[in-house]
Amino acid sequence: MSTATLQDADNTHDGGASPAMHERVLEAVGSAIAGGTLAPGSRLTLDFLQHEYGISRTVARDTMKVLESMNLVYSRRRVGIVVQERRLWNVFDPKLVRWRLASDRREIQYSSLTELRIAVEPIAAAGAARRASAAERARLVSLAADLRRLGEAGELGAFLEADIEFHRLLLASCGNEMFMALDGMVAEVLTSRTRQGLMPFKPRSEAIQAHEDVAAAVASGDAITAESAMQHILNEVRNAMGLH
Amino acid sequence: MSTATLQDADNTHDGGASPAMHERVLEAVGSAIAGGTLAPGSRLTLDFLQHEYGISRTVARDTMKVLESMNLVYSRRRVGIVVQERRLWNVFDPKLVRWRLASDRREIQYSSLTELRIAVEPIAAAGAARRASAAERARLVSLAADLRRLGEAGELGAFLEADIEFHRLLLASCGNEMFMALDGMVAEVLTSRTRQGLMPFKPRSEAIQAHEDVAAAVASGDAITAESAMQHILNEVRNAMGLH
DNA sequence: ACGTGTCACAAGTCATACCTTTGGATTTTT
DNA sequence: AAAAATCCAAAGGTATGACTTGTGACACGT
Repeated sequence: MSTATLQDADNTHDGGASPAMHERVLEAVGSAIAGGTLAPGSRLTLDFLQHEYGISRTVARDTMKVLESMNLVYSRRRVGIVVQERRLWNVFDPKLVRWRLASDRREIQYSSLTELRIAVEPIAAAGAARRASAAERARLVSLAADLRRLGEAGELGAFLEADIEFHRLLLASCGNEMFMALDGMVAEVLTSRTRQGLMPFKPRSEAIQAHEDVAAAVASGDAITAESAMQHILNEVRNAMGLH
Repeated sequence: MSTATLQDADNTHDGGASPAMHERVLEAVGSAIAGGTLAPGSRLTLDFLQHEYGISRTVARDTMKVLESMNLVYSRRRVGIVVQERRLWNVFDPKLVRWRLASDRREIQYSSLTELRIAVEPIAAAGAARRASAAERARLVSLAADLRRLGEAGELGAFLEADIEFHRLLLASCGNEMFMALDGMVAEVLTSRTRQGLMPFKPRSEAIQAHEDVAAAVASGDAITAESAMQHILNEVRNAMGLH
């Protein structure tokens, strides 16, 4: 009835279509905040969102509830929805990380993530040496061998893929749920290092050796060696960041 | 009119009151999932939530949207709202961490957090040595002195407080937003170690010395020393966890 | 200037209606 | 009997409109 008519008039009726209107709005507003277009202190209203994106109050609320749960905004009666100061954001939320990596301030996010990698991966290697399954240990050794082969053959694309899987598997097998949750972010950093040539990446034989050392130490359950070999891998990264 | 009557009948009308009905439901369902009462694969429906908690569809949806954004659940048409497998949870979301620490499975969460501390704090110390402000450096030195005084006087309560502030300040001044975001969790771990006597905690003079070493190294901008002194502090923790 | 009160604004909640998708049962076909 | 097509009802997704509640901001009186 009248409802349908209004919908047809307002929107393309189909409106959100498959990619869920709700998600499009979330992406738009979330990226705007993460990228700084909507600075902390900026104010929105549900009404504004409804008109801006042609959505209903329900969807506008859903979206804001998600942003609120990430601490990107808070909402107050009579005031509206206010962008939080950056300090309070849930910077570990994968959505937020993604938005920030897609923004023009991606460098800050990359260096935070890289430093996090430097911190976590050695301990993850030690954990894997203690707690990985037999299959995981074997797979790590096999991946290290792949890395040498691909690295020496200069197949950078395949090398990167194997490298990502190596680090991902390490995090997955270390037995710490929080470390495991970082796998996507580590993969992102590795990919961008290669893709953006941000850190010109030519597999050095020393790095390849270190990967083999990590794999061997994990395979033999030697946590101490696994940890220091992983630190050795990351020293390269530290140097590139100017942290050494 | 009729609406009001129904509200009055249904609920205490006041219903949600100050602590926001919405938040109560979020806490209830969130804790149930985090604590395992609602196992992965369990199914809910909006309708069930409405009746269970005497809330409207809007509030039920808001709640689920938040849980969905934490990846604790996903929702599918015709099926309902399904609890996700644990592997996919956003385990860095402070709300989830809180719920898990409040559940009877808190031990897993504590050991994950402790391992995270072990990984992050040395790098944070190095970062602070490079990037802390003059005020922060001075405050760290002063806190280390407090720690010695309080530790030697046996004032464990005040010691814990100063210890928390020491570690919190270190994370805050290291210049890495992601590390900063961990401050609440580190504080939680430190508190519980003392409170629960989980790790009988009597400030050993060696630990006190190490705190002073960290502060001094940060103050003088010596990142290498700051990092290894912090590792020294955490070795005690590693031993207690059986990781050495 | 300084409390005090009023008011309008915007979020919070609710009830309802309609749509869209889809898992599973039913039927048809091979 | 097995596989494919069809249909149906269940459940989330979205839209609306009404009402409640908290609260800045402005006006007012002292």
